[in-house]
Amino acid sequence: MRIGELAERAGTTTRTLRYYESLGLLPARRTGNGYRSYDEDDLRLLQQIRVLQDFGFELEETRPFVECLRSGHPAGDSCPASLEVYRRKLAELDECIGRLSAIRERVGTQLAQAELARAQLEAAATAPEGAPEPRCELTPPRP
Amino acid sequence: MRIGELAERAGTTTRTLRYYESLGLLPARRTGNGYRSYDEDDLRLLQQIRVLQDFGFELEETRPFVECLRSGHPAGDSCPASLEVYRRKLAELDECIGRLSAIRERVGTQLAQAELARAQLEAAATAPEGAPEPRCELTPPRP
DNA sequence: TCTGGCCTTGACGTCAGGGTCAAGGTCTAC
DNA sequence: GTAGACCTTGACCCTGACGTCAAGGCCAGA
Repeated sequence: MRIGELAERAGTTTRTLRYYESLGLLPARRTGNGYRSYDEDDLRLLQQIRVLQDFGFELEETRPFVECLRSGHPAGDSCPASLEVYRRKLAELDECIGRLSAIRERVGTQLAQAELARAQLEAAATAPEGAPEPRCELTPPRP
Repeated sequence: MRIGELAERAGTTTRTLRYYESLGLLPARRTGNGYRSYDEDDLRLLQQIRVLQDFGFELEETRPFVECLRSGHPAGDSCPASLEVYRRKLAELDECIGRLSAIRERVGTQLAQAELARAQLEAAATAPEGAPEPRCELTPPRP
């Protein structure tokens, strides 16, 4: 199969496949006229890459899985190197989730405080004599 | 104060300050010789930017806070536009955390299954006659 | 033969947030 | 008067994962 068909079947683009080849991740055989030629195994490699990409793996991190499949293993994660990547990724994910959660807390707190402060300001401004609401003087968008 | 001093006091670099100025985020006055000139208010603006950056805000997202401070408000988050950014960021964070958590689950499951499969493979390979461990034939790193 | 669709390589653009030089102007201290 | 520290602009470089041309080759159908 040629590059266009593989791209379509894998739900990606020809540009992406050429990019993967430039990284040595998914090399292609060539037909007589120079066209890239792929088979069903290549489709499986590509699907492995895309699944891991969906997990947020970087392309370089998918390499052990691809090599594993290419060396004849039934699954990309049958090899120790792949398991190692899984473990590293789990640790990364945990750290990332932890960091984001901490930030979420802080932003939430900031928002609550700022909302409270605004409510108090408005109350103070409305109470005396129906004074005009304290407005935020943002610079108007330039045309 | 000049750009070098402001950069040092804010714990950033002169390049960064010039970059912010190029975005219109932190414009500078100029002295007679063309040097940028900053005051304590600029330092506060800059600190506001850095705090939000630490929260993972993009520079464009810090703009409402900076404008708010510049328009004379005591805090960068006193203005509705800033609160809106807070809320949007909270939603983004929640979505991101949710997505990462889901992926974490799936990767964890994959790892567990793959480890189990490997253990079974090794057991099967060791049992018969102490056969050589099934090795993953990764291509050796090229020099 | 022509048209249209696929393919090729190569090169440049994108996004954020700057890093790093280069070439030169300015200011202060000695 | 000169060294050295500071400043200026402009320009190119980096990361990741491609998108988007440009210019041309190959092939099938009418």
